[in-house]
Amino acid sequence: MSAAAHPTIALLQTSSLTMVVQQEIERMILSGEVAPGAKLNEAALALKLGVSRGPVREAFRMLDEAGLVRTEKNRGVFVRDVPIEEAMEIYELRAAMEEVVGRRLALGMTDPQRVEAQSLVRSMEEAVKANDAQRYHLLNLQFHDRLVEMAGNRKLASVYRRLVKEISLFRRLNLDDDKLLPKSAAAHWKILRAIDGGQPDVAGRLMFDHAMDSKLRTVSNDKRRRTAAARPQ
Amino acid sequence: MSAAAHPTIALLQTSSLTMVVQQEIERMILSGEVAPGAKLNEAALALKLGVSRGPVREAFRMLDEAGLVRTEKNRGVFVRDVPIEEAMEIYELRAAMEEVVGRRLALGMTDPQRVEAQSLVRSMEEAVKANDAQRYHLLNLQFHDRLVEMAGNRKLASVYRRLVKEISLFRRLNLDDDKLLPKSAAAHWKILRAIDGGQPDVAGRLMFDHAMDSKLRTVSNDKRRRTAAARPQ
DNA sequence: TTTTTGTAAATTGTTGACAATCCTGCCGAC
DNA sequence: GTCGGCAGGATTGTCAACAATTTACAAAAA
Repeated sequence: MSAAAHPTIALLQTSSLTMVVQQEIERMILSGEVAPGAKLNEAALALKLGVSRGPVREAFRMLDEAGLVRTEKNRGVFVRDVPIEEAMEIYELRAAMEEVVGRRLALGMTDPQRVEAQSLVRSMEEAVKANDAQRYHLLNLQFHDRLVEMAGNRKLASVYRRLVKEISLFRRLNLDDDKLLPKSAAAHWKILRAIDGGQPDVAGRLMFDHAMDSKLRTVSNDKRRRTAAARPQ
Repeated sequence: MSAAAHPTIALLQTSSLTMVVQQEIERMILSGEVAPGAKLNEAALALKLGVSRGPVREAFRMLDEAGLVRTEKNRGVFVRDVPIEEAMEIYELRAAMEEVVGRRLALGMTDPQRVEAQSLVRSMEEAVKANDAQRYHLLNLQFHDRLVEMAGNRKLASVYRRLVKEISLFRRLNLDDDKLLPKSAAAHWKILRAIDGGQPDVAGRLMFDHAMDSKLRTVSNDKRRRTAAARPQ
């Protein structure tokens, strides 16, 4: 009753309708298929997914607790639109967590981990050369996610991932102006060098600063966008 | 439609049966009324609370996402029994967060906040004098919770509170042997002094060390308990 | 005795229906 | 013309019943 007897059996054992619905709605939200602030209609979703309203409601409760949607009694659930103030808070918390990650990695990283991290940075350099912003963005997310995971604290990793998901709901983020490729390959190499050199404080500070950079980039993007919206022409 | 018009109205607006049920089950879990590992029966709970199974199931999904219960398909939901490895991870993550809190507070704490913190430490000293371990424990939780809140990052505070709730599900914690009063009043005063003195690094390190102390205490308690259980006499 | 197998009871998963609330558009009063 | 109220429809909150799965237990076989 333990090991994966058969893929189909394992699937049936773990996935209830609620779980599948939850994952599907989460995918829709994180992919931007439904925008922050948009209303999620229970009956419509149930119909679309071919289930009744019960599993949809249970999935809503999960997504609410995860911070991806917001529920208003008797009014419905809405994709959460993270305000700028909260986004800033998340950036700062994430930076603090990345600092911890840098410190811990500098105290001991295995060779395979080192190879993987370097390979990711190289892939990012290639994406920059190819001017592929989308690919760069995904690789960057993966790079940081892998580093966090390599730090060896699963609870830290799960909290970190939760924060990353939430921050992607900061509406003004994913629209168009992070299309410009930030050239942070240098920063990434510096971080890896500090980790390799066994310098916890340096690695931690570099990762903290690197994370705070993206906070600053986000806030200035937002400011620019606001002023642009203020005077249409 | 915004400010608290009337307490009763505000209550009716926010609380659906699901919310009330969720809070009640959470209370039962955190108070230890139901032990970690115990099974939560849908129908029985619904009957006890005077609702149908629907709201209970929705509350279960919330508590699952919050990490307070664990759901096994077709078998039911159980109060989560946090294993020692995960408890250690939570302690370390919490320590890192408290370090951040110490640093931020040292950069600027208001006078009322200072007064409140000092007053809490004094109350803890009184509880020690009165040999009131339960009261000391509550005050200690409150002291740290207030400091975290004073740091001014609400996301950090909410993550911190989530961790504190989870760690209370480490079964071997709340049984009997944290009855002995740790005399950490000195450490608390030192922390407040460093904060008052505007020494971010010192305050951060003190809070980190203080948090890691409770981790060490927990792990040694656990080890002692295990060996005691190994040979009954 | 031990193991296995089959059946009944208990429990969870899912659904559809009903009740309560909210939103929309219309109408009349001012 | 605007404001306030008043149906009617749409949507959410809650419930009870049905289906599927698991658990408990007893009988039969080894």
